[in-house]
Amino acid sequence: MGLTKTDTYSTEIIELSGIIKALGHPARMAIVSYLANTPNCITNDIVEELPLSQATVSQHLRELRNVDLIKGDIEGTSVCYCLNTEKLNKVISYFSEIMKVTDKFKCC
Amino acid sequence: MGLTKTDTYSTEIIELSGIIKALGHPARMAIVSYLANTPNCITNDIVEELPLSQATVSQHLRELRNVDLIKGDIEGTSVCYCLNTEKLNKVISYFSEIMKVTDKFKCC
DNA sequence: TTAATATATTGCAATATTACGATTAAATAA
DNA sequence: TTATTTAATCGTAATATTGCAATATATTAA
Repeated sequence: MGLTKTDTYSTEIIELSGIIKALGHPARMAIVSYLANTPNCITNDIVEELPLSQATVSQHLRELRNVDLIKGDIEGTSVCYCLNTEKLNKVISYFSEIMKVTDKFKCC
Repeated sequence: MGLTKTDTYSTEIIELSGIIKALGHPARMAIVSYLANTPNCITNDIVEELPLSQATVSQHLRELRNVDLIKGDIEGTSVCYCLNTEKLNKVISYFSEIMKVTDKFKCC
């Protein structure tokens, strides 16, 4: 019997890679960092903070929302965004686990 | 004085977003996971492990190499890859720091 | 009501990513 | 030497991402 390729990826990897992909852009990292450091997290503040147009920032916010990394509360005409720390913890846990199982000495 | 947009992103965010972007793909996450769990890390094993062609796996390996997440040692006609745990730790540290500074209660 | 403000969405161009077959290069085996 | 093996690269098609101007939507203010 030949060597077997996996048919697909595990559910865990598919979900996590989506979250990590969303994090892998300077603008979206800046947004996440900003939300972590700023108590009042109004969209317009983020737009002012970033070197991008309002439309582009809104698009990045949507991507972060899509993977549930942030959550937006409508407050009148503004939207207050905040981090979903649970998702961020999932990412940290995944990589911490990898670090834990890595056998640093047997490898090249 | 108006509100000031940042001209660009910090060096730290630019470097880290590159690493995280490289990690944000199921194939590359699978490679990283495989390398962490497998003592002998020959390229061909990774090719067999993944649902992708040799050319595509090689391309993914190059992307991981480009951001210095993995390192390949040529051993005769094979290449033995291993993780650069230092880079992985940088990612963990960055997100851990964000978790640390996040003020969960002041936010929406 | 109309105007102003804050966000989201649409449409679109430029660029990047993903995947693969075919080819190349480099090392070993016959 | 020639064949085989292993991995990287090239060329290319399909798709996705990024960014923005323009527009739409929705809430508050006048």
